[in-house]
Amino acid sequence: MTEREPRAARRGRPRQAEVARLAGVSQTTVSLVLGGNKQGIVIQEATRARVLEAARTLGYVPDPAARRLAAARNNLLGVFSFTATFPTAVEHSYYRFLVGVEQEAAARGYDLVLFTGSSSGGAGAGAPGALDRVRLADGCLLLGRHVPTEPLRRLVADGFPLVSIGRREEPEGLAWVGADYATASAEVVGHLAGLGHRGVLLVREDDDAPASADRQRGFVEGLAAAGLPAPDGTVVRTARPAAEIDAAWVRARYAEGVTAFVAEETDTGDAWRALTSAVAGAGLRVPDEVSLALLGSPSADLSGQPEPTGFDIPRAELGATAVRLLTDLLADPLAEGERPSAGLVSCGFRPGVTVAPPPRRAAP
Amino acid sequence: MTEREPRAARRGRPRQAEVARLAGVSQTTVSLVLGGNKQGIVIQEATRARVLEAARTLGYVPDPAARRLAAARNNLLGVFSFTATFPTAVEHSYYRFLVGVEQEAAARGYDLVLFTGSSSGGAGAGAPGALDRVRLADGCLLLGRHVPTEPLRRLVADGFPLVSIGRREEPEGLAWVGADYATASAEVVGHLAGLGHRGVLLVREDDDAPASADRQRGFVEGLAAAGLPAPDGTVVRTARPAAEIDAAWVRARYAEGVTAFVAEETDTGDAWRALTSAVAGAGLRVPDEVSLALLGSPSADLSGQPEPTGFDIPRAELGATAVRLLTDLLADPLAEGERPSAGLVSCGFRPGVTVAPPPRRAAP
DNA sequence: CGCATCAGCTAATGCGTATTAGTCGGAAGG
DNA sequence: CCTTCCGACTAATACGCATTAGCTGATGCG
Repeated sequence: MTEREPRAARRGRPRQAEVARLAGVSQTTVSLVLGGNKQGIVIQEATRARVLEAARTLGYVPDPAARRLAAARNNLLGVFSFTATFPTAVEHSYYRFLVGVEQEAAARGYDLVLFTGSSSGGAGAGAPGALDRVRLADGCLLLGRHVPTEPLRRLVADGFPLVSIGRREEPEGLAWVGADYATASAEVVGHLAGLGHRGVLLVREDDDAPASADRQRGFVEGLAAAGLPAPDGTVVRTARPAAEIDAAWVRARYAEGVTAFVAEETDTGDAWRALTSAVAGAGLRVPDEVSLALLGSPSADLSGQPEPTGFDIPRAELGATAVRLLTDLLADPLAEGERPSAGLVSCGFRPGVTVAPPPRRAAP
Repeated sequence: MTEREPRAARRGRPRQAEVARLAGVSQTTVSLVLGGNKQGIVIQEATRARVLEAARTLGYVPDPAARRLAAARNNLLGVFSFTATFPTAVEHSYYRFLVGVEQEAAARGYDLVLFTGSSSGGAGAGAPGALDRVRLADGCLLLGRHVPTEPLRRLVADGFPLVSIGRREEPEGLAWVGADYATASAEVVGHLAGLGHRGVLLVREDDDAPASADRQRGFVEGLAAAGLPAPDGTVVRTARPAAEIDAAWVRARYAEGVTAFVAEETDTGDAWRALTSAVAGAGLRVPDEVSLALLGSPSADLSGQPEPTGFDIPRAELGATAVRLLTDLLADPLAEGERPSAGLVSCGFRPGVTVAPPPRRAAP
């Protein structure tokens, strides 16, 4: 046989040892120069320069796995999605987070590793241990609605730096960033009240997501803050908006003095859709006769319609915030038992064109 | 000081060694049972069971970093994009590639590392060595029209597995996958000719990307195949379509007997935009009086407009094909001097609504 | 002048796993 | 009865890097 090469025939990918040989120093010195050298060991400028030069010539890049194993940093941030990150369906919104994540990570000198949790086959799938791949990175962002709590709990318990994008209660001790739906919703209500609306109503779907609950809470608080009444029926919760929110219903509410309808944004956008068509069906003009507001961003298929008043979820900013939180965690890991911080990012008010002062008319 | 623990305070996380101790076997045996055991070494069923049991009790989870270090491969595919920011926004045409890339990579058990010309560990875009960071992955996909050849040449020379998405001539020996623009363009011309058009013209931007060249070649070949003349001026190449392609120009061409205008799709979409507005400005109706075709997919901001006739670039499929090519390369590296393979993926014809038979009128 | 000090390196290890050479007791074969 | 072979493991080592002990020659100091 031939001269046995160092296993996988040195396919490019130079090692520190090769850099060392070229620079005429030891591997240790190379590590010292190129790595952190936290120990503050003194290296002569000339030597240092030679090493850097050699590294450049060879195009040396540290092996993340080796670095990681040697208990050091990778400069890699993981992004684990429980569904495909680049969804085929464009309406799916995860990619919006990613733009913020990407920018912020780049700005901080981190590269991103995409771990795809879902989909078929390979290392993916719900295969046990799928989530554990993220240990290759220094820390990881979590993206997606449905998350297997158990494996997560393990990572959290081990003190692996994790930040969830989107509020998450479940694994105790998990850091997260989320949009401040409550404040934003209250703000929308405040805006309506400021214009003179006295009868304001919320239509929400039958869904227990924290995001929905937060919106409702904000809505109610907004009413209270504006000194508006919140009689029974102020929050309408329905599983089938299309069926229950119709022209007759709108007319009835209008007759009772309701001049503004607020809908929550959901995956489907059904609440808003039902509301707009019901109002149109009732022959009421928007915003001259009734005002409409949407607690969230309109879904993509509504792009032709007049822009709803409401708020926008700053997804990119959320992504960026998550990266900041994560890198902070990396720089300064939690002490034993310390509660992780969480971040609420505020949503921007979107003026839109579906809200105006209420019509003047006889008091009901 | 306290009893010095094995460095990073045994954060729970059991090792194979601990499993081994509990099961009363060696670490090797544990690795054999829990790992792949590709070598087909025989282990007694009883032993195997004991190991599995021990692993379960301790909650053993393999360390991916160690695993990858030992296997001399990271299961990471890089995606390097030569754009300012990583094309994570759907609006960006590259996004479509990513959906295919992600799917195929996941299916093959690879994770993705995202590199941007500008990220790269803070090294900055054109910074020498920015591209070297991709060496951290097992292989890398290249995305973008204009690519700095020099740094690439290095990687290619080192035998680092690379696949370009989009045809690329430049660094000799670079593998690529590309859309078959030539055939698709010829097909569009054939379609026009079949409807009776005799005067057909191509508007392209002033750009030397292979993608542009391929389209022009296909266009010219299409004319030849249909037996149509290709006098001087049949291919209009302009750096400023908006300025040079105007109503007067269109009228003049129309007077000369041109009944169909073909534009190439580019990053900017300028050629097509200029063409449509010039035709509109000339008062010519599409497709009754003139036919328009677009060699590519309309950019997202044109989604309101009537659908252009032309062809679609199967971006997701291209991405997937690129991943396949790359993983093949990984499994079976090129021998010294061997030419890499390349793959052409065919584009689908898109009927659209901007093409019709030419109007009947007196011969010019 | 002898010895501690220090600057500037290098040799040796460890991280957790996969792989490659064994090792060892017994069954088969001559 | 002595090899050979085989089944079932284990010891040793490599992977690439960071870190921790040195180690060496020059300088300082009393």
